[in-house]
Amino acid sequence: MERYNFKKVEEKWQNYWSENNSFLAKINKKKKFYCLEMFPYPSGKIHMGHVRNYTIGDVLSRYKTLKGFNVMHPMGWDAFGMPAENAARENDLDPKEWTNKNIYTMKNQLKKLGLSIDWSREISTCSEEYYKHQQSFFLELLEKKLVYRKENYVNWDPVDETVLANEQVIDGKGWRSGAVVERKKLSQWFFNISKFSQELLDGLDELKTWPNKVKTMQKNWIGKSFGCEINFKVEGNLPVESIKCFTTRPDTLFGFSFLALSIDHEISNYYKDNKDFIKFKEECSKTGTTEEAIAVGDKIGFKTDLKAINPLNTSEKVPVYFANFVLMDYGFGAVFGCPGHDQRDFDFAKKYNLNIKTVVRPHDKDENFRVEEEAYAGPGVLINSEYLNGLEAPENSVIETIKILEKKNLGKKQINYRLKDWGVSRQRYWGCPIPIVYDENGNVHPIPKSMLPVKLPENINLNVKGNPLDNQKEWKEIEINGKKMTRETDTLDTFVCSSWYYLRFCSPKNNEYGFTKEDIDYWMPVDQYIGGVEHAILHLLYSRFFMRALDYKNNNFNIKEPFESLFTQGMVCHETYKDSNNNWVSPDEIEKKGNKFVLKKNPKEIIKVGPSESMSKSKKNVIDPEFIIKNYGADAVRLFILSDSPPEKDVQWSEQGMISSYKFIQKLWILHNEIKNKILNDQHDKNDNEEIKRFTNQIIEKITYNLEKFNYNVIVANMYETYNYLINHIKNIKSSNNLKESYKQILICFTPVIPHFTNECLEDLEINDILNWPEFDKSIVEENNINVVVQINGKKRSILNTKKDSAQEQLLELAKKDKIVRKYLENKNINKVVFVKNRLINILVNE
RNA sequence: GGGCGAAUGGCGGAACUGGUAGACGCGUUGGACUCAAAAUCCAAUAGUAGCAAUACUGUGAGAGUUCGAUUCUCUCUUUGCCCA
Repeated sequence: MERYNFKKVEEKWQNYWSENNSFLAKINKKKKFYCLEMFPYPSGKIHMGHVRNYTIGDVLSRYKTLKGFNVMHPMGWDAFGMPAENAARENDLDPKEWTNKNIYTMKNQLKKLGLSIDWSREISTCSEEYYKHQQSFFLELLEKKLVYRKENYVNWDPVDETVLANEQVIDGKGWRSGAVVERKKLSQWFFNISKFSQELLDGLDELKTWPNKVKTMQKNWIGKSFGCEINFKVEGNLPVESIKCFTTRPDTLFGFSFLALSIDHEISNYYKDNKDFIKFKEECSKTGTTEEAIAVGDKIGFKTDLKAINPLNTSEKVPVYFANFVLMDYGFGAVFGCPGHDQRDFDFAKKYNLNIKTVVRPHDKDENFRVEEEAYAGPGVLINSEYLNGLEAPENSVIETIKILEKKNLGKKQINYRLKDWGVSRQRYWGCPIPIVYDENGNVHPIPKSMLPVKLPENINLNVKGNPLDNQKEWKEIEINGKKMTRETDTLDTFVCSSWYYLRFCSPKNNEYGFTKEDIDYWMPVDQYIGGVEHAILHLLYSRFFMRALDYKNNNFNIKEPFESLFTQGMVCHETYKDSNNNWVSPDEIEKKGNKFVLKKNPKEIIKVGPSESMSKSKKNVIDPEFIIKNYGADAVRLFILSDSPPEKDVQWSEQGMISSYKFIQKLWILHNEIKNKILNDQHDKNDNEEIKRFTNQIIEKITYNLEKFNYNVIVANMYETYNYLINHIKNIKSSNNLKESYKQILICFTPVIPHFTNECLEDLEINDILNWPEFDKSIVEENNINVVVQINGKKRSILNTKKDSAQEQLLELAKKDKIVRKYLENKNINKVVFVKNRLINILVNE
């Protein structure tokens, strides 16, 4: 027997699959199964997270194929984005070259994992063939009025003269330049996703097989709130008559003590030359623009000359402030302050010595309850609110107050969503160009569809300040129908690319349009989508929006939701190491000495072991999959990455575990050869071996169940169980038709996880028929003799091995004869017997 | 502050619809093989008591429902994630 040579075997089968187009997906009469994993960003090399993600998807794809489904399992590249631009800038490269080189490398790495991918459908979002359709979608949405232009604030780095993404702003400073980030108004393109707020919310109910966690996150993100729009009359020396507010708590109007405006509210125009206001605005920009920064930071305000009138008590007039905690994009950029029952308002009122009135008392307090140290935001009963007194807050009181306000024409019921329109303009080079031109007067014109794609200019200098495309004079200036035009120089957010790639996989080569109706009708929706939970909100919401937007007004699709089922897998973690200078050290720089880790280069240096964290380059706790595959083989890596934790939870990388997976494959090979010898050389036993058949049926049942439930870690345990059974029984197992058939079924069950190995074994046994997932026979799963538990007063006392389906009386008689049970029954009366067939018998006696 | 989830041996984790808690793997310990080591194989491995049979305790803490609770209900603790 030869030692199992995974290198030879894995290469052989990978070539076989590739040469025979084994995973080519074509429309046919069979039931389809569209398995999709989130496509990778081509950053250079694959990492363990990819290995885990794609192994999970591959197990499912291979299982569904064996189950008889027509499986599509495609792969592509989310190829636009900043890392390419940054890498190109640093090393003076072309982003396209850099990206394509990475794609080439990573594709080869993925192939070495033995994934059942239909590579003929490969797409790359940075290719013209892909983004030209995206540009035509953009124009389509523009026609449908789902795309518009408006001014919006961005994080502006004054040194690099560039717009920064939120994550590039660290402590209010640019990540690269370190300059203090400014707020700058830019004209930008928006997708009208908020138009679909209610639909996107309702659609969540249809997604029965999505994790509830993700649905809740999306629900919170959409943030539907029920409340009231109130028009506050104002007095003062400005030509302003009223200010519109949105509030979810109109019932606390009698606790009104100030009105706060966003610094971007239109009233701020009256103060734009006021030095103090300018100073105040600067002060505000220091707190940062994120909602969290505002919540944590100091609440500051700027008092205007205006007074707002309480609509329910017109004799009450309160000051109007600009305040840093009011955001222009929520409600109308104006909130009414009720310090008694909102902590933010409370902090603000304390700071500016404003009136704090208690209008809600908790149920367990009386009318004399007063808010003192902190605001009371809980439920209760309205007090100090004249005719509103006694209403139950918030449910009843809100509805009743709105009714009153509506009757008096002071406000109206309104539903508000937190979800804001999606800003898609990015001031970057490496993205999809927006197919828009401007005439001399700055009017917007779509590029004629015949002129698509708008290609990115090549070989350009990226080491310039500001948006590189803005510097491309030749590219920027264009003549359309004899008129001089200027191109839009912003590119699209890369989330746009990933919002429809699942559609493109259905028709990857179609030239006229992004997809064909025929392909979509057959393949969509994605039956199983698999990826990281970090995309739970934006990517998934944008994709759900995009399908609706494409469908809007022209009914492209029979379905609304792109992803029928969603599975979010956990991260791959590894211990972290630091040397005596607190520098991160990578796992391959250290070795174990006794129970301590030391530096290989300098064994005197003892390494501090930190907590296990998700693998990241900055913490140097990464393990390179390429190295691991080379050393242990793809099957062993697949086996290990699935074995230690349920796929939805984080998994700890362990060198020991990896080695044991590798050894397991070797042991399986030895077992295979023993079984093969039995099958080929032994005299066949006339009496078929029922025991092996029974065991095989049991394991098929288990593995099938665990595959359906995504318990992939348990499948690995089932595989070990199978091995343990076979290796312990092989000596006693006589060769028979049952042995060969059972072993074949076992190999098929192992195929989703270790496909190279099982294909090799099947070929070795000259089994060449088309493989189907084995059905198990429930009638032979259960053994003839089973264990029944005997309990006395609910406590387990003994186990009886008896015939299946024994009746209660029989069991009771048997139990009474049992040595241990007899002891407990001595001198006791049996009051009651609880009997569960084939499970247990519980005898209740007097204590 | 709000929402959602989690808590089981030394570790990662199993346990169907409420019915034998700890499958499977790692680690550890003992043994075999070897001049020796590695590898491999065999055995043990929740805790306490006991030579053993066995008994008692045990699924974060406390209560409840039940013949019976890791599983269902309530309260609490710790922790993770998301939102603020």
